[in-house]
Amino acid sequence: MAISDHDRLVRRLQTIAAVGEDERALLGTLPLRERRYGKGANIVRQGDKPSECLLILEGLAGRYQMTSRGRRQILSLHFSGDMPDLHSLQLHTMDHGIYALTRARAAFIAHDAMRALMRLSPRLSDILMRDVLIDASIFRQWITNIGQRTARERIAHLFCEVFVRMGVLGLAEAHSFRFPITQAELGDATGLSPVHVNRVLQSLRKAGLIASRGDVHEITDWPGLRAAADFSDDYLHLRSDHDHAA
Amino acid sequence: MAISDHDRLVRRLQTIAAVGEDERALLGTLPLRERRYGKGANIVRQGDKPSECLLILEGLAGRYQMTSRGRRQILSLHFSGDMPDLHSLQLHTMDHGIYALTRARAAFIAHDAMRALMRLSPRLSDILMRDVLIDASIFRQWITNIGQRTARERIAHLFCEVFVRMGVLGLAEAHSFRFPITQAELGDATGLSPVHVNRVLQSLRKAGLIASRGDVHEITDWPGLRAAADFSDDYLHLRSDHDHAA
DNA sequence: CGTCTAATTGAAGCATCTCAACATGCGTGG
DNA sequence: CCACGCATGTTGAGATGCTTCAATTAGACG
Repeated sequence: MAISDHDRLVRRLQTIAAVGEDERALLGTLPLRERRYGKGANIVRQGDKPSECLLILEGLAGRYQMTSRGRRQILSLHFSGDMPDLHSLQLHTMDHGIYALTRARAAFIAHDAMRALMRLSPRLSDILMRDVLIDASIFRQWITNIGQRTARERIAHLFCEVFVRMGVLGLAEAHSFRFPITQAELGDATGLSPVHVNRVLQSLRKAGLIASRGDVHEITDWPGLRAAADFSDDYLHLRSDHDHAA
Repeated sequence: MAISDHDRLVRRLQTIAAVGEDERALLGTLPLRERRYGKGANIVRQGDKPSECLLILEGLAGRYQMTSRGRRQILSLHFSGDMPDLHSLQLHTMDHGIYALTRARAAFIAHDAMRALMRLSPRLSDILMRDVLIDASIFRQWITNIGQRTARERIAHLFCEVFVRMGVLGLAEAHSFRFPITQAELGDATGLSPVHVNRVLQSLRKAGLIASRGDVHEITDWPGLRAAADFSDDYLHLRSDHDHAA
């Protein structure tokens, strides 16, 4: 039984808060304007003034910023159910772009519809606020990751984050997940050169922490990878019943 | 005529949105529980579960995260009128700490009071939401700063940001500002060693971009500093009438 | 004045980058 | 189905930006 587009959003919000039947029904009424993107395509451009919010349905998307020196920083990664630009509800000009790292399907939701929803349901309003705040928490962790950790720790940390986030969405297996990202993009996300990313990945493989066959990455030693990454999932602020350990 | 504590908050919010008389009056009713902090004191600890929001009244405060390897990353800097943990309204456990970089005065506002305020005034609710989103925008810029820019660019960028943010608050002169931060802290904020910060500052001085007498930093070549930093204030999302250029 | 913190300088080491070549795999068109 | 071409991954070698360690100087404060 295929999951509906609205359910992707509900499933995602369920990972951070309890979504009741009322809210679920309300979310179900949101009008979605669907679009498809090829690998590498821009979904929202830096400088745009969107009048709609974005909902990722399928594929992998990322926020990024370009430096005037032509360097690219990937700011975050987004999966099915993520709404990466609730920002645009209050900030009118995009200070970053959003693009498809893989072929992707996305939906747009008019700002007016979102605002109406939030007026109707203070509870949903809170949940979306919580989502925005968790987003910010992830940014903070990325700052620490890039600012204070070694290349090896950074890459390991990114793998931990993606594994956990995909896991709670049901997009990962017990010990492996499909994560189609190039080494150059890993570099753009961690502030490293692609060459060095390559060497670090080899070192993580040699240490028996991960193993990769194409886009599918197997985590062969989860405690080891967590330790190598200095990873704790606190900053993801998941609902405690998703928090396996706890 | 001294500025009142409530007015500090109003002045701060005025930099990002128009605050009407009604909202101003409402904000004026917020009960503030004042506290003072010595240099280096913790204001909120990582792991805390606050039941109040924080309002910085005087001095310089910073958010930070510690790595298990004992390294510290400063995540953001905060001035008079900033509310650095609106987060705690929705995220119950602090994923980072907040401390006083200088002697500081702060106020606590009960979550209940904040929530009541937001219920009474959707407009204020929006403004606070906007504030949180701008916070996140600044985090994004810091990721790019640390991830993609050279040491020189990073330091210059930080100076530009602080100068502009203090400027719109009326805390800076035309070409200079008081910014009491140690070189070690600049390093923690930019992911650099204190020794290298020192050398970079010297290079910026030698290039005639800045000059420093103690805590007071003079910007001797603003266009030059902006260029050296690859700085644009777009990401601060200031009200356009503060946006001199526009 | 003496003490403590912060700033400065020097020198050596290393993590990571850049450049450049080569290998591999995959999609596409002939 | 093969051959080609392009994107991605891999490897080597040299360069460098930044770190670390250690010592010295300069300021601030009681």
